[in-house]
Amino acid sequence: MANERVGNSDDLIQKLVAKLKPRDSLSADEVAALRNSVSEVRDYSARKTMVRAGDPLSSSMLLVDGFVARYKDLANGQRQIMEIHVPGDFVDLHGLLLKRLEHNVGALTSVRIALFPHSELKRITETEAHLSRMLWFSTLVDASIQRETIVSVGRRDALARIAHLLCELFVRLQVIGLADEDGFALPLTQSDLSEATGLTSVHVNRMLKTLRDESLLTFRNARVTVHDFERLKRVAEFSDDYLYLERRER
Amino acid sequence: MANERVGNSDDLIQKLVAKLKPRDSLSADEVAALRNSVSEVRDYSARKTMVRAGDPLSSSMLLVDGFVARYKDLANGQRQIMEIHVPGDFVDLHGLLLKRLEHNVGALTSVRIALFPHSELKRITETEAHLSRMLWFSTLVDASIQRETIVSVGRRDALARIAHLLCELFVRLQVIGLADEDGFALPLTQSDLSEATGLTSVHVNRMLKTLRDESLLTFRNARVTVHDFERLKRVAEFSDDYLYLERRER
DNA sequence: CGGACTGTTGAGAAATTTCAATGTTGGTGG
DNA sequence: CCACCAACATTGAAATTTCTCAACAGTCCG
Repeated sequence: MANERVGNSDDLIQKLVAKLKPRDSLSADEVAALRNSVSEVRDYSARKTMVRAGDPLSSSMLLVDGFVARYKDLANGQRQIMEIHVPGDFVDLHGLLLKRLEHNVGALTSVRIALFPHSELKRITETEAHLSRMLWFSTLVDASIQRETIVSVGRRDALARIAHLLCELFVRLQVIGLADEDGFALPLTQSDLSEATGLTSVHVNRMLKTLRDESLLTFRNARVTVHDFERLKRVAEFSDDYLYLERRER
Repeated sequence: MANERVGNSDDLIQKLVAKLKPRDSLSADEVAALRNSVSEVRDYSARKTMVRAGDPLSSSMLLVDGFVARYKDLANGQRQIMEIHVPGDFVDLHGLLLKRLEHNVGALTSVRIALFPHSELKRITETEAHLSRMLWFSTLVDASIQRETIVSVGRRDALARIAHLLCELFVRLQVIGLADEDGFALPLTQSDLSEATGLTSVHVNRMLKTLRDESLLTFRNARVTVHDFERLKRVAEFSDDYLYLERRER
């Protein structure tokens, strides 16, 4: 599964288009402009650092397959994951304007990405006002997801925090067709969840047991099975408003 | 101090320009384009809600004077502040593309804002590629600040969280000339700080006492006096990298 | 002067972490 | 195919941090 040529770029941006289309109209030309901007496809193995904080950046990565995290490491060795990315997400589009990132980006699983050179993206910002706004929009949805994480980590108790994160992933994976009725594949460890929720892995383990005992959801064998989504949403105080999934016209 | 005509718009965007100029070149035309986009100046009194979550938005607000918070309220009455804004910040520029916000925006103090109609801003995104990128950039800095808050709230203990928030405000206020050598005016309550740090106001009070006892800083009479910034930064593990203050060329 | 909000302090309760031990699983080399 | 290893998951008990509840002091404003 080595790197391959940019043959079926069609597939590469399919999940991105699946996310953008329902929210705003996207012309065939715009889809083509995106597709033509991919310079390279790259694979990373699980646990690989993809972008290190501070590195100068000259391209941005669209996640095609796998799970990616943005995270920071603290002096005492603790790690905080700020956002978990799913296929169809740009993982470091922020770097287009920031020129560097203040955080790391790492593969949680083995991962495939499509590379968009900043030169191409910059050309889009100069010539394609609408498409450019859609890219901006996608960074704003990231920001919104991150704000919801502040609420979780700041105010929700451990059980609700985990429930909320899994509700969010459920919905985000549904949008790109990677979830089914009753759950989704989630090849992460409990330690990953603890880093995303600001808890210890021991406590995540206990809370997962509670969720199981309460017949809310089961996380086992890299799969989340949701037993009662309505009740789970209530426990998490989850509403998908902050994902901005509804249509907004150009 | 009622609403006034858009006379000296010069002053209105001065803090914004003070923040943008050191980071990227900004032409006189661009400054003028911004200045001419202001449709109205508006004052809010302390504790007023300025934008309610979900409201359709048709303009964005530049904070001219005072402190503003973005926050969400939870079912149990708790509140989480996601970002505290200082003069020169757009407080809801995200709404330009999102069309609504998923959180509330409220005045922490009495506040003056300049209103930018979305029609004007949209014209900028269509005709002024560079200026448009600078607006995008400013939303990305918001996102970066919010990510740092995730780290604080997720991984730092109470003392470091408060220290970090106050370090950040110190630096952000310095940039716009609202801080002096040894501190800055901060007309917020301990309860505001607790809402921004995910703590209770009782615990914030105790931690402020510790910071005082350790000769790190004093927060009294609506003023933060920093006694030992270097040591404070160490306690907070603060680095201003995430504020993207350095120059990045167009 | 009286409220109302804000700040301060103490004591006990609750949530979460830490430390430590043990179980489970999947992959790898012999 | 099996034994073994490393990573991951699970559980208990004690320690720690933070919260809750409650009382009281200070300050500002009308």
